[in-house]
Amino acid sequence: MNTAPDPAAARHRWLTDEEQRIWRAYLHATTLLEDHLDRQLQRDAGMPHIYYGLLVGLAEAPRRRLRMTELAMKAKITRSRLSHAIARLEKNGWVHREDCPSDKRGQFAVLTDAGHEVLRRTAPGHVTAVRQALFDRLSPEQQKALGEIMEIVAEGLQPNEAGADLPWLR
Amino acid sequence: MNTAPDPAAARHRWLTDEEQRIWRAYLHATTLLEDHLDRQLQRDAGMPHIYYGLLVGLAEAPRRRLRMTELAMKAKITRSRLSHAIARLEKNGWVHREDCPSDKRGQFAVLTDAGHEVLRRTAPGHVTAVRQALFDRLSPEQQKALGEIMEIVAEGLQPNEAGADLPWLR
DNA sequence: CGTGACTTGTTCAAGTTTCAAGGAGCTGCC
DNA sequence: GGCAGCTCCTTGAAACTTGAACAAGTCACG
Repeated sequence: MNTAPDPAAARHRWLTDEEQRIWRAYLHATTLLEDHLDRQLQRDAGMPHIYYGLLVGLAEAPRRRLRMTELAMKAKITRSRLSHAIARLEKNGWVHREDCPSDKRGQFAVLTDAGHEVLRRTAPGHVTAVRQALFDRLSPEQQKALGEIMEIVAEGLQPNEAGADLPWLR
Repeated sequence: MNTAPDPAAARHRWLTDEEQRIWRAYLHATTLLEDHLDRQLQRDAGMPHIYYGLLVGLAEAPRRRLRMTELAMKAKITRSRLSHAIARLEKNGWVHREDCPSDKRGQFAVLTDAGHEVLRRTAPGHVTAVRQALFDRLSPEQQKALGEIMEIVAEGLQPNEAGADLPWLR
């Protein structure tokens, strides 16, 4: 179950007003930004943000291909979700699957030329959107701080961390 | 393949390596955190994070009720999405709808006692999860910086901002 | 009053994500 | 070899989200 009787920690310490303010700002900003980028990419590239990220992941990989599990890990999504997503991208002609010769269970997702072309065409607009929403509004110090903070948070939730769950292994 | 001070590409300035690192850390951390909290609440409270946020929104409102549009704005979601969500929460018995006497088009979403009870029971665990994932890992300075950064970003995407889109008015 | 523009909330259909289950291949061990 | 236990990926159904379209109510203004 959940938080079993654990005498050690101050289990039920509430958030202070200040913490609450920060937490709400976080939720507020992240949902707005995600919505914003999702809409931007849906409009300009015909796919949600996460799908775009998959194409980027493939574009960066050697020979523009990655095993399904690797891509899932890179994108931090479950393999199930990836399976559906690649099916859709395949239908769009932006990705195709290829059998792995060395492991017959394995599949490669491979970025097609059409997929690469979509990226080439839409990446500038996307970068601009990110820049306008985020980097253009923050001082260099704030950018640096943001990077550090996010690295800490990510590290703490890293799946190989003790007690963390393993979304893509389920 | 990114930081080319290419005059032709100057129109859409690429992200520098450092910016890219920050941006990836951001994406990485926010998706992990969202997944983590979604899973925590699904497990302990039987609903996704956003639905939980709706109950919290109602609990904070006078008389534990809010007009649909107000609640949608508060939660930063479309009215359509809210309509579905409230239908589900109503099925759970945690919310019920009430007609607005002064505007016959209007509906109030009202938190029921059962809904309040769910919050009472699950809030501590949720707060703990947020604390462990976020606040416990950041220095006071980092917390402060995070709050400021997120406020700036949110403000920039605020729907009443010029040129921004209005998700909940669509 | 009455008419047109707008608001409120819902609904429908299409798309996406999750969860549980399962087929198939790999691996180690007897 | 044979078999248990694992990994890789997919599937199908249910839950959730989206965007467009809609009925009903309100409002401003002639």
